Amino acid sequence: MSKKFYVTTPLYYVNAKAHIGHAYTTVIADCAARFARLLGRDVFFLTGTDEHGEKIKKSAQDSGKTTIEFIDGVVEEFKKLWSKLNISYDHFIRTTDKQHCETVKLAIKKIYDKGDIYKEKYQGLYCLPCEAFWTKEQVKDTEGLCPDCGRALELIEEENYFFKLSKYQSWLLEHLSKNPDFIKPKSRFNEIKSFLEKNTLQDLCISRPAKRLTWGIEFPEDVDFIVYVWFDALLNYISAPGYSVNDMQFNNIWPADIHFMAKDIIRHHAVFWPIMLKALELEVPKTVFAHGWWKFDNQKMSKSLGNVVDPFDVIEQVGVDALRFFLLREIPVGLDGNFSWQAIFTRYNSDLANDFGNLVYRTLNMSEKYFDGIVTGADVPIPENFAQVLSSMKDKYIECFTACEFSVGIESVYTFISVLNKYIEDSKPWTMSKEGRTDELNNFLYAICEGIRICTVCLWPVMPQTCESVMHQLGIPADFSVNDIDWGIVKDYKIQKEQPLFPRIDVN
RNA sequence: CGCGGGGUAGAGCAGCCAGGUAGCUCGUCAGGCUCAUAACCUGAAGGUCGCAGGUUCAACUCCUGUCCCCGCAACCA
Repeated sequence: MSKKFYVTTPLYYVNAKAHIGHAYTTVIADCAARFARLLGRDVFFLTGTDEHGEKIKKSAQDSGKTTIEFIDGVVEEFKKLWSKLNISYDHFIRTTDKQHCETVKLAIKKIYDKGDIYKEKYQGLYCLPCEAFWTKEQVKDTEGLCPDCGRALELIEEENYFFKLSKYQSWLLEHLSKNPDFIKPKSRFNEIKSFLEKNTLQDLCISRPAKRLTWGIEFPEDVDFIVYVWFDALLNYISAPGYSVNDMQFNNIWPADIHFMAKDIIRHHAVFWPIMLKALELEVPKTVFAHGWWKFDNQKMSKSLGNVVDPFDVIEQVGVDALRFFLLREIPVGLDGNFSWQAIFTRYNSDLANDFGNLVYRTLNMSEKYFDGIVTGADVPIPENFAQVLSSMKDKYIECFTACEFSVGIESVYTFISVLNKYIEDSKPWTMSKEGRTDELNNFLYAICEGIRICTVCLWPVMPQTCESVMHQLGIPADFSVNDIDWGIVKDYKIQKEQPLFPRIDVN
């Protein structure tokens, strides 16, 4: 029986269209999902959209549409992008899905009955337009104005429901100490750990009065309140696999193996979410993985600066797989990266067009030119300089991809690609051809084809479309398994060369 | 003295945890090759590893101090 693998992206808030950051998280998750499939694991890959909250209602009004019309439009755009990027999700959840709403109500009721949710009056500084409470600490530097929009705050008093985070603080700390891989990368683990050690958790306000917030899930048995969006959204991770609806499926899938998200929402996933699960008496996810942010030309991307990168633009320029490759190769997951057109063109030309694309093209070209595309390898032994490189590459690749260190993992594949290019140079196949050393030439080409095939299998989670095309051009089935990362798996190649995979882009 | 991350060739990074010829990618320069997408291969130039002390036979690597940059600082999804 194959081991299951449950991977998620956050649910994207649909008050605006997708930008490069959304694409990044999703591509990371897709790469992890595809790698897990490569290992033969039974994958459930979840993504979706977070659709509640007054902000969305307002965005809809601004655009002159009804709320649901507006949301449907944005969701359509997200799905279009994922389809374009070859995102292989198994399920797309929307927080407006009926089943999800039912699950949220049920979960709240369960926690309430247990005594971990209570109702209380409190007062605080509130910004009406932003619909947010601010602490005195937060407005210290803004002279009492809203840190977000700069407008005046009001001191208001109201009643709300609270979730007892504080009750589980010591449990969570203990969980961290027993599970060093619970939060990754390590720097985030330390950040959350010291946060938990040095602060007392305040109970989380999980409702909004219905008179103020209408677009959301009603509180069970109290229609005067709406569930706060975060509490609603996080529960998607259990509602999608069927919590309380399809126990058999749910028990097969839960707990999540890995939740991916950007670093700004690590606290919700590494503190609130596990405590919610604990209160529900469910297992917590195995790993919560926070990645960094992309800057543009070393500046923060923001709408006000007008420098937000649209993934569709990038795809237009360099293609889907080059974007996926760039996002995964350019920076180690976890650190911030810098997006610039120069950086992506450089990556494209040197890594994709020159090193990999050209390697494939020159090899296929020789195969057709010298043997009409028929290359056989019944008893061809592995060249001695390949054996060592292949085995260390394979180990490193699997180790890195398992740990979601895609950047270093891709680098290790490139050490092999580089060896292949060098091998062509050293073997001088054009001389073999001139001197009529046919068998030698065939064996040489077979070796290069095997090398390309192996690299292609490794790169499939990163660039699925391109790698499928390479397999097709090699005349072999586009099946991908970790077992294929070995010498001599394919015996015969029937080459059908197509256009270069990545035509060079002239930047000037 | 709130917490954390970082300052290494023109650019971007690795190395530091387990001290001992400073490495990678891009760029630059020179050469080679021609199957190939002006691609590929070889070689060279270029760094007193933020600064100042200390430990040591020996420090980018450990310790102390100091300067600078960047996150986080609780409900912003």
